[in-house]
Amino acid sequence: MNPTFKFELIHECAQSKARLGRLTTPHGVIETPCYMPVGTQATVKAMTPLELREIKTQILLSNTYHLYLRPGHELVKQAGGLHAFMGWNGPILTDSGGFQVFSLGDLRKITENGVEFRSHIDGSRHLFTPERVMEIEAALGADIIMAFDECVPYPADHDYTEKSMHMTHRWAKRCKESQLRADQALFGIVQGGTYADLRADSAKAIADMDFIGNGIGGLSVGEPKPMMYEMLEVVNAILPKNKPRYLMGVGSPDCFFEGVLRGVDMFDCVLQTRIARNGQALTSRGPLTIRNATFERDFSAIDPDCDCYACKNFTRAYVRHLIKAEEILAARLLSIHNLRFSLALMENIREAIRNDRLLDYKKEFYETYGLL
RNA sequence: GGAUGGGUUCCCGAGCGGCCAAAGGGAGCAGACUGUAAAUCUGCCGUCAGUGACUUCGGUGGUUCGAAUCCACCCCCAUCCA
Repeated sequence: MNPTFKFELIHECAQSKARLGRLTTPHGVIETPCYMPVGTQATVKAMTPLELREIKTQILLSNTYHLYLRPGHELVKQAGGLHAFMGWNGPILTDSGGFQVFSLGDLRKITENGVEFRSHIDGSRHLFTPERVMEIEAALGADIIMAFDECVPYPADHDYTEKSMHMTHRWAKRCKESQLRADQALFGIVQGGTYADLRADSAKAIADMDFIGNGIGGLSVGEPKPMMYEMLEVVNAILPKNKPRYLMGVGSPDCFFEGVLRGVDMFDCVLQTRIARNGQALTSRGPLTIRNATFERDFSAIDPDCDCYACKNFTRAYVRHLIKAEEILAARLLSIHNLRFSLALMENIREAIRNDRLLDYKKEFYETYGLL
C-alpha cells in the first residue's frame, strides 16, 4: 500500500451502515462521505478555484478523455500537471474515459485490447487501452486515478453485461500492472449492470485486486433507483470496509442519503452545475426552477437556509431576470449555490453520522425537501 | 397633391386561388437533465374543445364551388417627388 494515501474510518453510524472517514492524498485530506464537483475540462463550469475553495470543495473530478483530446495530456504535463494548469491545489480525481465509452455511443468500437473511438471534436481516430489510459492519467497527475472500464448501458442483457464485466476486470488488472506513478491512488471499478449475481462477482474480483479505493460504476444510467440501491447493498457487502467506496456519477440529494446509508464514501455528479446552467436550484425545500414565471417577483433568497454568496446577496427574482436575459452571472450564481448546497448537505450528513443519527437526519431532510 | 412599396396570428416575417389556423425566427410558457459531445435538449404557443368545431391575415363590398392570396373603394404606414 502506498504511504502517500491513507483511509481512516473514524466512525460508523449506529443507525445505519454509514461511515465517517478521512482520506489523505498528496494534495490534502478529504473528509468522507464527500461530494466531488465535476470539472471535466479542467474547470468546474462557471466556477473559479477561489470560489470552489469558498464553498469548501474538498476534491474535484476531471476527465482523461476530454483532456487527452484537448488540450492534450502532454501539454498539461508541460504546464506542471493538472493542479498547476487549472490553478487548483487541492486533491483531484481523474475519471478514465470509461464513461465516454458509454456516452459517445456509435463513435466508438470496443475490443479486448481497448476502445477505438473517433474524437467528438474533430472526428480523428484514437485508441484507448488500459495502458494508454494509465499513461495519460500519469501525465495529468491527479491524486486519484480511475481504472479504465466499460460502463454498460441500461438495459443490457445478462450475457453482454457479464462479458463486459469480465473485460472490465481484465482491464483493471492491466491498469494496475501498468500504473506509472506511486503518488497516485488507483481505484478499480465494479461493474455488473443491474444483476445482483454479477455485481457480487465484480465486487469480489475488484476487491481481490487490492486497489487503494473502489469505484462503483455503471449505475444511475437509467435504471430505477430501488434497483441501484439494491446493487449498492450487494456490492458494499463485499467491498472491503477499510477502503473508500466511490459511487460514480451519482449525486442528487436523495441519492446521497441512500448511498451513504449503504456505505458509500464518495460521490461525484454533474447535475449540480448542469441544472444550474439550465435555471434550476437545489434547495432545502426541494428543487426550484428559478426560470419559471412564479419567481418573477419573488424577492426572497434562492434558498433561505443556505449560507452561500448567491443566497446571501441576491433574490430569486434577480436570478430569474439574469436567466431570462441570458446573462452569464445566472449560471455562475446558481452553480455556486447548487454546489454549496450539495457540499453543505454532505457536511450535515457527516455530522449526523458522527452523532449516530443519520436516519433521523434523513427523515428531517426528506420532510422539508418534499420526499416524504 | 403625385409616385412607388407595404399593412399576416404578442413581435419580426414567409405565403400570393384550394394541400392554411397559416413556413421560419423571436418572445412567452412548461418539462427534462445524475463518472458533462449540455450556458443543452424537448414540448406547447388563435379560441373552445375527443378525432372535430368555430373566429382570424387593415376595413367594407365584390368575383369564385372555394380568397390571407384576385377586383373595387376606403383607412393607415414607409420612402421619393411637388
